[in-house]
Amino acid sequence: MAKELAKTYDPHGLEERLYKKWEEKKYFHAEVDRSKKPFTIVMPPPNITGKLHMGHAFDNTMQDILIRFKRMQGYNALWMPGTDHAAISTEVRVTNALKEEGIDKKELGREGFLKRTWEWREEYGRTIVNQLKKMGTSCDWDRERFTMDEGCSKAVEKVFIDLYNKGYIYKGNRIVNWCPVCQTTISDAEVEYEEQTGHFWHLRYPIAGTKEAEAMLAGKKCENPDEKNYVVIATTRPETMLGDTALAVNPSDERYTWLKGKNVVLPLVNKEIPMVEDSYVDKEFGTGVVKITPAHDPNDFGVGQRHNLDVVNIMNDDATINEAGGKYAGMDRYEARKQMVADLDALGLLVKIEEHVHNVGTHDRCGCTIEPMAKKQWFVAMEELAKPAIDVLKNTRAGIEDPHGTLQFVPESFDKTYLRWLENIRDWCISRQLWWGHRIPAYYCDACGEIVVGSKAPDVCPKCGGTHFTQEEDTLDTWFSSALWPFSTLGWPEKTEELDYFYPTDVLVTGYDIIFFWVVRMVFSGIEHMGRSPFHTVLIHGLIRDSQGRKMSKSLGNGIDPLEVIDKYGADALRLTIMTGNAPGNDMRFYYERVENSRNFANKVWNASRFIMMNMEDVTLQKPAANELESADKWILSKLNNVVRDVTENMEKYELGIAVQKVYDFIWDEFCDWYIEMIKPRLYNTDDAAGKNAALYTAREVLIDALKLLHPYMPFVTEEIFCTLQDEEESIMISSWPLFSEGRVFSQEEKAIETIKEAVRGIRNVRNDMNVAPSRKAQVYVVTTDPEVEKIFTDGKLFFATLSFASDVLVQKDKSGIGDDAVSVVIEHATIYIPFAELVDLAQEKARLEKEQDRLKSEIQRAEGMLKNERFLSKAPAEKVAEEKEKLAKYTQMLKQVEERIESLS
RNA sequence: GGGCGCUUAGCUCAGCUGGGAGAGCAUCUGCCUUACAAGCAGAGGGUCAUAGGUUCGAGCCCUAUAGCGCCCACCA
Repeated sequence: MAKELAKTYDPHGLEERLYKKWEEKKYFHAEVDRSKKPFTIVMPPPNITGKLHMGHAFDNTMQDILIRFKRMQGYNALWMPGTDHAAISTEVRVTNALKEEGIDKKELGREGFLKRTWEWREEYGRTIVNQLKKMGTSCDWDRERFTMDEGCSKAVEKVFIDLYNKGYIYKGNRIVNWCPVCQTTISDAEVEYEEQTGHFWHLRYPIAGTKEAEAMLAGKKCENPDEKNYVVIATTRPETMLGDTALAVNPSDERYTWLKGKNVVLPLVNKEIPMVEDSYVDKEFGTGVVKITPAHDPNDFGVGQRHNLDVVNIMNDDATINEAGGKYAGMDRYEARKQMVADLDALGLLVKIEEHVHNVGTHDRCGCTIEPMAKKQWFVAMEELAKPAIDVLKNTRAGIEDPHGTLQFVPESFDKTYLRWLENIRDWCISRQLWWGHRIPAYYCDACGEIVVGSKAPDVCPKCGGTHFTQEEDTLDTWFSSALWPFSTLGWPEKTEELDYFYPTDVLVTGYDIIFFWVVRMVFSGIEHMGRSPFHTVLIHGLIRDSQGRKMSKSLGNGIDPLEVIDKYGADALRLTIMTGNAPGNDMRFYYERVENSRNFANKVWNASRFIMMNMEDVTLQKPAANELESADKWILSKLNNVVRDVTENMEKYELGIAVQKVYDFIWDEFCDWYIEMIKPRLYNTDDAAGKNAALYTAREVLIDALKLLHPYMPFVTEEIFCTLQDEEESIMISSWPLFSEGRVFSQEEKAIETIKEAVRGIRNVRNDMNVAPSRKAQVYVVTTDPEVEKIFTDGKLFFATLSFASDVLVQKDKSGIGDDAVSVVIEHATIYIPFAELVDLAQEKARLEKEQDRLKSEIQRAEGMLKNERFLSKAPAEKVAEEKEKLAKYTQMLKQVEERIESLS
């Protein structure tokens, strides 16, 4: 006696119950097992500050589908989960929480702050994990890691020390992106450029030694100034002139040859600065003269290095002007700008102000305008490290073996994004002025300032013999630790079994927005420290947008909470929705209507299964003998076989959306709408136990395989049905993936059923046209002289009758016994008659047939046209030509039947 | 300025290696047919952005154009 399914599909309760069971049974857990092939995915670690959003849902659904698929295929599948400490994000959040308690972070001190942050992490850092579980993710939670746990921290420390010893990490004074609000450096990747309309101030700098310069130095406006004694520059940021240490022109700019070797006097600061020549200057832009501020502009910094210019930093960390700014010291950068422009105007040095559109760098977290500043920071020299990461992808694409493994992006177009970034890479600023993070393992000798890098402070300074050291205050960029994630989570730097067995991992799944931040850095880190690319495939997905195509964002308030969707429709429905109707790498819009459709599909599967189970009550199924299977059974087995092959192929090519669409169509259209309807007469016939057995056995077998194909996408509903159907505790998630089987290829039966379907569709059509209620049955005559077709309809009589609303089906060789008051449907090699007597309007019937006649004629014309084309015959593949010939014969034959019928009506 | 992508039914989108255009939703018609009205059976609706080209054959490949979007970039 089989267990029963509830009448309506309801994901509530069911999903939680099954997830708990899976966890308890340790189905998610993978152990090293050399007898099996590993398949590994590392989860992009969500931030501990995070709350599940659609991006996570997308990301993790894809990973779960791949992992479940591979697990069922017999791989030792490991999905490595964990969380990221999210340096800035967490620090800001905890700082604000403290603020609300009236506590200042600085008063609390580093130790106190870190203690609070760990506590905070314990309390809130689990939210995201619990939410991920609601999605059905089959991660190995026993192996869950955190970027700041002991092992990961060790890996970070070792990598830092190794890279330093190899000369890749250095401390240098360079331009960094400074966030005045967060009061820390950020990397180039964290800067977002925003187009803003600003101003272009044209300013006069007087040449040294002229009366114009004298006047200015005296703080006066020059009387009758000579324009030739001024150099006019254009700038978008006048306040930075406080740090100007030169003016530059292009060496080939003849307009300014006469200035060569001269000095100008820097207004407001009143010091002489030189004119230099540098090809960086664009002659066409502005006035062709550029003020050079090495401390506050990356390009100017380069010019400064080439010409040995001083670097004058004019700002404090909060972007107020520092003491180098004289009377402007203490002012905010924008306030100073206003004041300075006014002062310049008073001195007669302001030529004009133009409107100017330019890109302004902002911090992607707080939105504040970034201040480029020269600062002493830690950097990773990227050029050498980037090379093998570029090669591994290029070699993979070229089919050349690479010592570091293989690497491909899916879809392929993201190769370019990856390569462009690596090929134009700049050194990576890794130090952050934060407390929450991995503290840099560098120590300064208190006596001489010597830097010693190591896991702990040395006993003696190698330079001066000093014995007191202070550790670097700065911490590392969050991505420095995430870059090591594929191997630090497997135990590196220890030589663990796991590392040996599961590394390199297989697929990395992530959004295209994270390629620069993370993927690039993992690849070069994996190659540098492990000698192998950390994965062979990067599967990229797009963004989920709202129904209007807008990015989901907090400020717009248009975000859709995946948890709400799950509450309402279930995780299965959400998962299916996310995976369909979207090409890889493309963004998708989110509609509740689509979730509803997914839920409806779950309900469909549910009810079809329920129907089969209802019929299984009080029956002991037995494997039917080959000759007990009807054509319908063989047809559905054959169809299933094809779907198994196609779906597996698609999934192996990461075409997850296409794969699930095929499963969906198979279950809904072929299995539910046709096959189940076809077997109903056998199921209800109590006189034919063998027939019922064959039908039910086949239905159950097909259903089970279909559920397996669907399981990676909709794990819960498939598990519930599978277990109920099997009446045992075994789980579908550890069952084996269906295989294509030669024994299930039945081409003849496929063709036979297609013939019957064509007839059924024709009959339904005329009945619909004539508005005949299904309850009104009629006799159906199949007239054919083709013995094969005769057999098809004789064999399938029982279900053909049901599907075509027939009171009786008569298969015969001629029209004897059929009156003219019948409607007719022409299919290949057969004409079907339904005598409806009083319902039939012969004129209407004739018109309908004439329409069909026209259609067939045009089909014939088309096929004939192709077959008359010499070049088609000689160049097209033989099978295409044969196909056209077949069609021509078919339509010609059908046309004949239609014309005979029209003739008989006249 | 460079790179990438998109333009297919009223709407949102699929269409994998070129071989007679699909789905969901919406619209219309008829059905409570003993698994499912979260359903069933049907119907209407498309010069696949435009212009050329390659090919026996193009939504798909090539070139150009237009519109939209995204990413990158130092034009002060």
